[in-house]
Amino acid sequence: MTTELPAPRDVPDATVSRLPVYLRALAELASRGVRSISSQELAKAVGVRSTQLRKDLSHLGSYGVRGVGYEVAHLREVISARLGLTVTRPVVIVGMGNLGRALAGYSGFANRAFPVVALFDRDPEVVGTVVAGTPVSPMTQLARLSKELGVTIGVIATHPASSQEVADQLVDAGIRSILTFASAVLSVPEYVTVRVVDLGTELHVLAFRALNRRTEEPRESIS
Amino acid sequence: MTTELPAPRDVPDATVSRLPVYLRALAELASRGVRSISSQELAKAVGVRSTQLRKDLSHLGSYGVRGVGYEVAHLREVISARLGLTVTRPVVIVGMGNLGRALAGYSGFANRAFPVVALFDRDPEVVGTVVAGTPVSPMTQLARLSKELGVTIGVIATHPASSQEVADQLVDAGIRSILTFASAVLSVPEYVTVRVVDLGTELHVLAFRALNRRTEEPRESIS
DNA sequence: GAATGTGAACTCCTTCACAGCA
DNA sequence: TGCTGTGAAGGAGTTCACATTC
Repeated sequence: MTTELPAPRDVPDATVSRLPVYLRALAELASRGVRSISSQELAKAVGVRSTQLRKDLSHLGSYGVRGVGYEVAHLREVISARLGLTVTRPVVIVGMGNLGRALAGYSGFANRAFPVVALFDRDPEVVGTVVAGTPVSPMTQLARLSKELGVTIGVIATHPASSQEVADQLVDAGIRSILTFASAVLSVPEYVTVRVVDLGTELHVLAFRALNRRTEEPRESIS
Repeated sequence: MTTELPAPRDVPDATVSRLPVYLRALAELASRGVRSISSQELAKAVGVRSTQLRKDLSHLGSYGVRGVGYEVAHLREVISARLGLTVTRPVVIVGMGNLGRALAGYSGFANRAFPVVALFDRDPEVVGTVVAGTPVSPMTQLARLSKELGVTIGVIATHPASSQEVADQLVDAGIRSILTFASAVLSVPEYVTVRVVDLGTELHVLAFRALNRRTEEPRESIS
C-alpha cells in the first residue's frame, strides 16, 4: 500500500480540474529537488491564489504543516491517489488523421498512467501501418481488443461527421470515458462521461477576449 | 453594415464559452434548411437546458419572437458579431511536430475567420518545408511576418520546455492572444490573454470522473 | 396557446478574515 | 512568528417561476 485516502468527502468539480495542474507543478518541483513548499509559492507557480490552493487541498484532507508548508513528495501521492492515477488506464485512439497521429505520439498520454494500447481507423490503407510504435487496427476489432486490453478511455480524433458512430462503437465496447476532439455533441448513455476539446471554441473565446479586452484578474505575487 | 450590436452590456464568461457551441449547432441547422427554432429544440441539440440558452441569449439582447422561437440566420449573425467573428483574425502556429502539423491542417482553423497565415519551427531541417500549403519559416522571421500579416493569435505547439521562450517571442511580435498546447504555466504581461489546452489534464479529469462516477445531470428532452 | 425574457431563489465557487498549530 | 485550515461573506452562474408578447 502506498497512500491511504483518509478523507473521502467529495471534491468540487472546479477543484478537480485544478488538481492536475498542481500535480504537474509538483512533479517539476520534485525534479528540481525541492522537498517542501508553501501554498503561496506553489500558488504563484500555477497562477492561482494561495487561499484557493489551500481550500482545494483542504478538500483532500489536511496534509500541510502549519508554519512550514507542504511536503512535495507526499502531496504528489495524495493528489495522484485522489485522481485515481495509481491505477493504469489504457487508452484507445480512433481516427488516424493528423490529429490522431499527433495524439498517438503525445508523451503526455504515455506518462501519467494513460498508455495508448491500440489505434483504429476505418481506412483500409491506413490499417496495418504502425503509428508511434502501435499498429493500426480496423474498426471491426475495436470491441474485442478493447475488452482484451482492459481499455477504459476512448479518444475520438475523427471528423465530426463520424464521431457519433464512433462513440456508439466505443460504448458498445464497454468504454465509459470518452474524450473527443470532434466538434459535435455526442449522445451517449448517462453512465458514460464525455469531454469535448474543441479547437474552434478555444479560438472563439480568445477572439472574444481580444475584442472585449478585460483587465486580467491579478495573480498572486510573493510580497 | 451587416449587424448592429445594440446591447453592449457585458457577457458572462460562462456564456461566452457556450456561444461557439450554439453557433455551430445553428450552422448545422442552417445547412439543413431550418429557418426557425425554439429554445427548447436548440437546447436539446447542444445539450443544455432551454432556460440556460434563453438566459445566455438574453445577454446579447432580445432576438427571439415570443410564441415562435428564433430565426436561425439572424441568431447566427448576432452571435458571430458578438464573438467578433466578422473580423478576420490571422493565426500563426509555432512548433511543427505532430501536433503543429495537425493544427496547421485543421479545417476548424481555416473556417470561421481564423486563417493560418504562417508556420514556424526552430529546426533548420523543417524550415522551408511546406505543411498544409504553408511554408515553414524560421523563428527569426516571427516578429516581422506577424506584423506584416496582421497576426492577432499565436498557437504554441512546442514542447513545454520551450513554451515560455516562444510565448515571449509572440508577445514581442505584438501578439496579444495565445493558445498553448504545452502543459506549462506561461508568464506574460497582463494585457496578453492565454488559453491552455492540456491533454493530460483532460485525461486526469476523465479518470477522476470514472473513479467517482456521478449520476450525470439530466439533459433536456422534448416532452 | 406557445414560446420568450427576466427578476428572484438557489447552488456552487472564490475570497476574506482569522483561529489554530508548529 | 509563519503558514495552514476553515467558517463566513461575497460573487458568479444556474434554475425557477411567471409576466409578457406574438
